[in-house]
Amino acid sequence: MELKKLADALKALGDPTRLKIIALLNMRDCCVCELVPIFGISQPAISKHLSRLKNADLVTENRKGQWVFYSLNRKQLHEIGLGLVNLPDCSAEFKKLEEQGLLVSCKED
Amino acid sequence: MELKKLADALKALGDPTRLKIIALLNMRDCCVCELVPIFGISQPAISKHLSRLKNADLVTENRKGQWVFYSLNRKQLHEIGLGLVNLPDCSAEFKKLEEQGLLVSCKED
DNA sequence: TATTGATATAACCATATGGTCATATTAGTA
DNA sequence: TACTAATATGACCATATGGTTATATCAATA
Repeated sequence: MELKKLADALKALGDPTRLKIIALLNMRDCCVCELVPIFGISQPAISKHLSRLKNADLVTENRKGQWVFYSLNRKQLHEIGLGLVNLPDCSAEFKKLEEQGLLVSCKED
Repeated sequence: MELKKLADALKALGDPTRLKIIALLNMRDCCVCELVPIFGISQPAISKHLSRLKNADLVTENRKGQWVFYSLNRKQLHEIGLGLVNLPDCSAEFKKLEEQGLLVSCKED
């Protein structure tokens, strides 16, 4: 990958919120309304972070009805040469979401 | 590594100038006056980029007389989980420096 | 000691970033 | 069709970023 594009991707990853989004997506696909309660920031803020990650080809989006699900673009992460082993475990966040009934996968059933 | 620190390191890498500095240091240690002519920017600008990389533990400095040589902190890069295979080859830059007699290693001899 | 070369720091400036709130858009549903 | 939920976009703001020039610091040397 060319240097400028590689730098852009790394800069997109170089924010605690976006990096945690990557860590979350590393466990399972998420939609915006699942991510919002995890972070203490507004829905538009999350939306813009996702947009930034999408522009850097780090995630892809997939609309399912009302919801837009985001997935990791593992191919791109591999091309950047970034391993995901170092990312923190996010089981606790998903557990909390489930307890609060905020997992969209529950609503879908 | 904790998320905030990992994000800081990635942000430090997320700039074309700093990333190229990393690529150059991946080939050999460099001092500031060698890096300046490679980039089209001022000496203080280079100095600040190096300071930024040092703060992120990505490089170490080592004074040798007048010169301060910077080296990659490969341990830190490994902890971040970033491979260096993707970085561009910089032989041309060093060759040009040598032709112009700007390599400090020449002056030292 | 005075001078020169290499590097770092300070003050400054234009632009980018990451958040806010308000609003537009899109899909499902009464 | 009207309403609601989910998402995206626009306008705005405070701070960070990446550059500049001028100057300070530090080491080598005449």
